[in-house]
Parts: sequence; C-alpha cells; structure tokens
Amino acid sequence: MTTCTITLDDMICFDVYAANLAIGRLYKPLLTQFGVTYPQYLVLMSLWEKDGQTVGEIGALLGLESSTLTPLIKRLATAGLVTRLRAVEDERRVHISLTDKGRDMANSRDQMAECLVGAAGLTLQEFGQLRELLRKLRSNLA
Amino acid sequence: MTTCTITLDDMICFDVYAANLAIGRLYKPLLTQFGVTYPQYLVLMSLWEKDGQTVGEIGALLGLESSTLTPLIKRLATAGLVTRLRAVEDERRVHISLTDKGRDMANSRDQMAECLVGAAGLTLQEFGQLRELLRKLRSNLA
DNA sequence: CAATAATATTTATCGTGCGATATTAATATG
DNA sequence: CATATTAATATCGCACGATAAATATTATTG
Repeated sequence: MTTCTITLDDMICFDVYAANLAIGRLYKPLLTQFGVTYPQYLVLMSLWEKDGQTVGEIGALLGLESSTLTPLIKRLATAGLVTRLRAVEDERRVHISLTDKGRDMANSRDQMAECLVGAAGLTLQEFGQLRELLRKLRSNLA
Repeated sequence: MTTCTITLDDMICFDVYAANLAIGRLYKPLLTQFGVTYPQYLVLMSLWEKDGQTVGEIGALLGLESSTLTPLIKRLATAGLVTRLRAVEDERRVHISLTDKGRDMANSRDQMAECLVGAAGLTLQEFGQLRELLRKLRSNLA
C-alpha cells in the first residue's frame, strides 16, 4: 500500500507547483499593465481585504518571511501603490497602506477573478472544495 | 452573485501559492541534504517516473520553458545526478538520464512522501480529490 | 533546394525567497 | 534602575527561478 500513498502525494506537490505557475501566467498580461508581479499582486490582495496591515501580518497570511516582503513592498511603494508607515504605538511595526492608486487597482480584481473563473472550468462547488482542501493542507503543514 | 464568485476565486490563487511554498518548505531540510532545490527535485521526480525524457517533455510536464530548464538541469548534471545526451535520431533533442547517484535518490522519495502524507493531515480520498481538481484546473488553463 | 518548424542553448534581466546579521524597541528580570 | 531577553523589522548578500528575446542547429515540408 505504500506505493499507492507515494504516487498520490508526489503528484500533489507536482500539481500544486504547476497550478501555481499556470495561474500566475494567466494573470501576467493583466498584471504587467499595472507594472506589478504576481507575488506583488497577492500582497495587494491582502491589503484590499484589510488595509494597513503590518509586514508581519502580511507575511503570516502569505507564508513569507519579512526578508522577502521588505524588498517586494518597497517595489510596490516605488510604484506608488502603497505607503510604509511606522506605527506610533509600537515603532517596531511598519504598517502598509494603500494609496489612492493602489485602491483603484482593486477594481481590476473583478476582471481578473472572472478571467480565472472562466478559464479554470471548475464549478463554484469545485472551487469551494479545492479551496478548502488547500487551506486544510497548508494549515497542517504550518 | 458576482461577489461570491470573486471571493472564491481570489482565495484559490492565494491558497495555491501558499500551499506550494509550504510544501517546498517541508521538503527543504531533506532536499538540502542532497544539495538540490525543490524545482530540481520535481525534475528528478519526472525522471524517476520515466527516465531519459527530453528537455521538452519535462517542460511540458512541469509547465516550464526549456530556457528555464536548461540551466536547472545543468546544475543537476554538475551535481552528478543526471547526464545530458543529444539524441542520435534527432539531434535537436537532448535526452536527460539519471546517473546511479540520481537513481539512488529515488529511495528517499518514500521518506519524503510519508513526510508529506503525515504532515498534510488529509485522507487518501482527499488527496485524490485535491489532485484531480488541480489537474483539471491546470489543464483548462493551459 | 528553399522555406518553415521544432528544439535546445545563450544572453540578459528581474524578482523571489531565504539565511545571517544587525538594529531597534518593548518587556522581563535581578 | 540597569541589564538581559525577546520580538519585530531592516539590511545585506546570494543563489536560483522564470521569462523574453535572440541565436544556432537540425528536421520537415512544400
């Protein structure tokens, strides 16, 4: 039975990897219009959800170290999409906030969403299943 | 209904991204012992499945361009895990074959598999579901 | 034989992701 | 109150991934 287990699992890591690249590739044409990369877009997404998060909070959400996020967010700041502001109550923390330009980009989210939903060819139910399985997987690994 | 759709989808790309990193991070300690990275490991996996594949075949499997794979595979060759041999029947193609050392690494696959299966906390049925959904998603996007 | 397609490499570029280390500030501890 | 500890983030450096574009070489097709 070990053989069975191995095949299943190994295909999983394979498929997650390939699916991730495929999604990024789908979004790319839209994202380059805004001059941002796919990981940068994910950071923006988390800010559209909740503005003003700290670097640590965003990192926890995406599963990234601050050493990865700091330069990434600086590029977003250079692009004029976010601002970095040290918290007054705890000056270790740096809050990331959307600029007007960054907030405006949220409108394009609908467009990208429909793009993926259309291209993915999954039912809403399947989307929900997939999301739930991935979250379960990830939370167990973390 | 639009709102519902958007939320679902956007979480998907989010979760795929995070899950991919989480799996890579889980494997990392084991992989560094062998001196290979996670994408390099995926290439080895495809060779354990079917040895002697061409660069193009591996690329199709992983969804990578040959321009990405060529340097990656060269690193595997430098590490003594694979050999690169131009096909005699069609000299455009380059076949990648495992060395003894590369084949030996396949033994560790079981260890890694059990590691993931154990840590993931998913049933075999859920693994199957997840794999099927990801493959469907990917094949539609490609 | 010429034109076109397929395959892999080269080159150049950029960004990701992380480890190691430093820095700064809040919090304990004595 | 001084100092050690811990936490959060920044900084630096590095290797590699991923892609685009251009090139070279070989097959195939008309």
